[in-house]
Amino acid sequence: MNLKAERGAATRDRVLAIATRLFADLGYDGTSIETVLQESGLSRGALYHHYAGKDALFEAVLEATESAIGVKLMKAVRGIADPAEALRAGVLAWIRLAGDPVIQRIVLIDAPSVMGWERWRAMEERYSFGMLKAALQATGALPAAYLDLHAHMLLAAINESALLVARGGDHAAAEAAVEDFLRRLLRQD
Amino acid sequence: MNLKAERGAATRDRVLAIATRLFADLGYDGTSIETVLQESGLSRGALYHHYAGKDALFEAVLEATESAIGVKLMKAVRGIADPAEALRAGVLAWIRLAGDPVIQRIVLIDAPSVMGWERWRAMEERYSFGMLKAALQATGALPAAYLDLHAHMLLAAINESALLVARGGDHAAAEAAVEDFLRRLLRQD
DNA sequence: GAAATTACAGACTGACAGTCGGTTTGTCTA
DNA sequence: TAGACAAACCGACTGTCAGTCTGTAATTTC
Repeated sequence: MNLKAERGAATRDRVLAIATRLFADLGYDGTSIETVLQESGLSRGALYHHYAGKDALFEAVLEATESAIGVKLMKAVRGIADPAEALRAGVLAWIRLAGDPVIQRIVLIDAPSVMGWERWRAMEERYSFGMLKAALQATGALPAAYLDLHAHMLLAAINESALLVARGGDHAAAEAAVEDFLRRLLRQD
Repeated sequence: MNLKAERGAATRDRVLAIATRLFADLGYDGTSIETVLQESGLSRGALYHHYAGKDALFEAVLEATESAIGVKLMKAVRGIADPAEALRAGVLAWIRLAGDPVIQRIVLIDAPSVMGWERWRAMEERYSFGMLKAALQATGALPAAYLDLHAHMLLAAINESALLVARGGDHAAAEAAVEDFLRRLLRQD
């Protein structure tokens, strides 16, 4: 189990990279398996051997993308001791990342519709949402009863601003607005 | 031009009602034109005479749904003089409305993906988003520079909580959380 | 070296959205 | 009121696409 396993993994990676590009450019519906086949030079049988279907392929793409995002966010907040400051840095980093059309189209727009909201939510839990919730908790600015729901709402708000930015919105203004939003939410009265 | 026009309008309405139910139950992708045809007893030609395509049909369904939402929200805030109180009432009314699976699936989940985020945003502008922005402005609690972006973020946050509620979430807890979220955002420091 | 497993191949199927050349049925006008 | 016109409606047909099925070749395991 070496040469074969490696070849299989290489094929999966190749398909994944091509599918990621196509899903981001053309959307889930606009991307045909046919095109993936042509661009990868693979046969139908081979592709369906590695991925159970178009939705499974999309899910694999999403998983890989989320994972990459997680790594980048970790890097952005590493070494920041103050929880509130780390939260701020993480949020800004996420907005900047979400400028990437790949992330926009795949993670923010198509994923809930393609995978179903429930499964999308479950995956977010393991990545961006999980990180945000932990960061929010560390600041101690919110009562425990509201922590989970407020984390959800805040993430949705941040994602929305990320979508706005990349559609011709003013990048700097959006970042300032998000910072203000965050400040308002967490300040003590 | 009376009997004919009426018959045409009646047919469109019939198809719209059936399509609304199917899109809500099965999602955009899970709904086939074939099924709409069967349930309406219409022929392909007739349907394509009234609606240019599946996406046009979806858009018509969305438009009708948003319009109905707008009417209900207007009712909910009518007669409330205090802007902050009206905002609060409107937001709570929207969350309760968003418990409806029709609204969830069609307006919140499928629409951005099917219509494209840009056109979806443009439609929201004419309905729920437009109302929220006006209400926010009336409270005077936010600086003008942030009004638009904050309105976007707030609406996204509210929509998220609406989605959470209907997936087995605690209705009362979600409403309390949204109220707290709103209070935090608008309070003076 | 035989058996089992994995990677890959490609013809085929069924479902589906959308098209096109009709027919029917009201409406308007000369 | 006859006849032109247009809107409503019909259903066979087409092209595309996701997914299936029956293989074959290569590699690993026992």
